[in-house]
Amino acid sequence: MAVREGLLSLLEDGPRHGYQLKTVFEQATGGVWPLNVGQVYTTLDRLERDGLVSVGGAPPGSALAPGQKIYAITIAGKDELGSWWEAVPADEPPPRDELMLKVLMAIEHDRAHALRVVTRQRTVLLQLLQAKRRERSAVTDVDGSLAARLVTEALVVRAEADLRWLDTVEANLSAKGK
Amino acid sequence: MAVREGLLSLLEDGPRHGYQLKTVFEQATGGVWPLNVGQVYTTLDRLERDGLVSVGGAPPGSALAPGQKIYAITIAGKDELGSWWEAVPADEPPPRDELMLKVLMAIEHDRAHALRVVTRQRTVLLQLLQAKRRERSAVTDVDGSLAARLVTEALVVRAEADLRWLDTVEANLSAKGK
DNA sequence: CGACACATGTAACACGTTACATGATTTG
DNA sequence: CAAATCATGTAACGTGTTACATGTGTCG
Repeated sequence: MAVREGLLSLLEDGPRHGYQLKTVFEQATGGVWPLNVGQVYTTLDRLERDGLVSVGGAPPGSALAPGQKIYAITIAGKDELGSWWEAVPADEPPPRDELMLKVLMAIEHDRAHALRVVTRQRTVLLQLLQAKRRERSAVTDVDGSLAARLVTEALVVRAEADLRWLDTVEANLSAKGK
Repeated sequence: MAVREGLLSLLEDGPRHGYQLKTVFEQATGGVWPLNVGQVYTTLDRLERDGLVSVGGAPPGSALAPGQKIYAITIAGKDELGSWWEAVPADEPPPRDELMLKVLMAIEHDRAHALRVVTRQRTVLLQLLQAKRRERSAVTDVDGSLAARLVTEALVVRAEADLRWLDTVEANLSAKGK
């Protein structure tokens, strides 16, 4: 439920056709989230099926229209969007995060193994973080869209959080482990 | 690709049957990640299809066996697991995160709207964070498994990161926005 | 003309998830 | 005995994702 709501929210600005949505979506996400056009159409089909968007043929006052369709958001769609803006990702059950799962499974397997996994993850994550930091400082406010900068920033902050968590895990393993 | 590798890694400790895996999985994740039994079987089917586990009939020296099957990890399975332990979640393209997407879409829509969304998200996230913190301090080292504690800790750290990011977003919106 | 962007769509598959059906075994 | 737990499985559906087929319009 991400692409779905994403497209829906783009349609709130006005009717669009499929290809346009792909373009706008990629712009809005700073070019870091490529979106396969095919997925746009399948998602739009599902949105139509659910009554959240309506499809129109050729645009009213337009001369150019090969087989073009125009999608517009419906009342029901706007309602659903409204809920989406309000909603906060539920944390019960907690999101299945790959790093978390990996560490937990490693612990279940054997503490020594877990320590190796944690160390390894931390090393690579740290490298990634430093790369992202360089990327961040390289992109001055001028070039690079606001979106691109925010995404980079988010990744940096997330990576920092993961590193901090890995430290906690290691502390727990070392303390209780002996 | 989370349940899949999770089950595989549980099988590294020795052959198990489906129901057992459900139980162990839930224990290993501190009881916070419920796993529908049905999914265990479908996932095991897929693992078998891919040659990562092999299925045996009744356990060799066991008298009890109604229709029980025993699943064991194969060489190929161990190889894949090895890669999994080493692997670090790719960040290109960056993971499609709901919060990120929501904020980016809000920005594309209209900056004032984006500010409202950010504020709203921060408020609720902060409440969640505080609840988690209380939960964390309530669970002393005695009760609550290591796994459960680590999950709570992870959620706290993640929430803090998200809040920090939301602050950055707001700063950017306020600055450039006028 | 040829390449490229625009534009639409289908088919196939992946994983995750839930609901449901079925039966054996254990335990109060 | 009745209820809970153990145990296996199927059917159906949801989203995400890729690969492929098809055609138009534009620009060098």
